[in-house]
Amino acid sequence: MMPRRSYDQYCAVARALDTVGERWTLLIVRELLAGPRRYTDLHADLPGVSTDVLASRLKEMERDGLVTRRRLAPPGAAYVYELTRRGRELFAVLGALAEWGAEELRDPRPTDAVRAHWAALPLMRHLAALPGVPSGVVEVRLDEGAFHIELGDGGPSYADGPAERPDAVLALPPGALHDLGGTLPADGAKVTGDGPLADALRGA
Amino acid sequence: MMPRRSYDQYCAVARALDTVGERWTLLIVRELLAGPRRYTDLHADLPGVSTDVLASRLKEMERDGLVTRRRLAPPGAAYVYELTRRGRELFAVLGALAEWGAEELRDPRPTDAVRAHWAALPLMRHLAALPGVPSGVVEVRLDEGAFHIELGDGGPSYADGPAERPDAVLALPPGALHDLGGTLPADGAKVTGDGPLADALRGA
DNA sequence: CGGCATCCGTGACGATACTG
DNA sequence: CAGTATCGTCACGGATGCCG
Repeated sequence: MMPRRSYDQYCAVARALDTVGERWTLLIVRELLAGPRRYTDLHADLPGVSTDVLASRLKEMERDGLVTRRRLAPPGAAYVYELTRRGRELFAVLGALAEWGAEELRDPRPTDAVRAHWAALPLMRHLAALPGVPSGVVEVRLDEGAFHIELGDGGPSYADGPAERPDAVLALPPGALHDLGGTLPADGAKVTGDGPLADALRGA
Repeated sequence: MMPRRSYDQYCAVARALDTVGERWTLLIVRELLAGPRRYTDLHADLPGVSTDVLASRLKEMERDGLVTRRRLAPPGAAYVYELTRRGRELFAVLGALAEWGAEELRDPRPTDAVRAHWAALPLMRHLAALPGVPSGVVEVRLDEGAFHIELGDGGPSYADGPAERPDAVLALPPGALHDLGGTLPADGAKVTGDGPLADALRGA
């Protein structure tokens, strides 16, 4: 785990930053929290990263035990990158950062790139913190795209795109992305579904 | 809050990293969580940082509302840097990073710098997570130095050096620093004090 | 002496082009 | 599609100088 440039401090925070403190690393983890991703898809959802930096970060993360590189099954055989258990444990770090950074989302910039699933992390934390929310899959539909959140005992997770069989569908009006800085938007949100999860979302 | 180099992504994590993602920034926050610090003391407890980088980080952090620069009272009038409320809210981020990075402390490196108060963050989280621990001040004595932890309702905090009037003193044997990767060490630890906090520590 | 600012060498980063 | 190669630029780290 010795990076090229270490802080060389016997401190847990410094050690963590030795591994994930470099530019782009935590944003790659953010993308991979949505599930396995191919190189090109990662590059597409990380606007601004150059190809060589993305390649070298992935190699470092593989060496450090954060991701694994796996070949997909023959029909459409490609390489995908996937988080290891250790990599998934960064969820708490990403969650804390998202909560802290949500405040800065109040001023959108015209140069900002936007992806629907970037809202999943704050929304997930919000849903998981609600009292008495049952397990299940919530599909979230936004103007910019869709993603789905799985609330379960093994901790929540999310993935890009629509869900296969959602327990509830949360449809948000256009422009809603700019309002949900980590909070569940009440105005204009429509919840579909008839299970306990959908009821809980309607009650919130 | 627009740094020279922004990720330009409408994402809470990316926004947080725009502000605190650069090298040394979060370690400066770690130091200032121990209380107000002068420039020279910061430089001494951040081995490896160059003088110009420390100066420019402090300026950026002041511009971004993380720290304030204040002049001390005339006897020994110097400038100190102090976290704002927004800066202190990074405590959760540091805590999550410390918990994740504690695992890497199992292999100490001979080039590692060591400071006693770097152990405060993991130890604090551990103590605050114990069930039924009362409020109060714990002084922790190590071979490398001492610090004290204040457990209270407004969230825990720590500071360098001994406490003025500790409710409990936790004395750790030499070399204990390498064992407490976030856990309270039981072997050879001596708890002094007779209040409920000392009793709770003895029971843990 | 504390608190930086300046200069400089090295390495990381970003954009584009190119290859298996 | 999945990277590697090349190159200009900028950030970082170390040393030194300045100024109260």
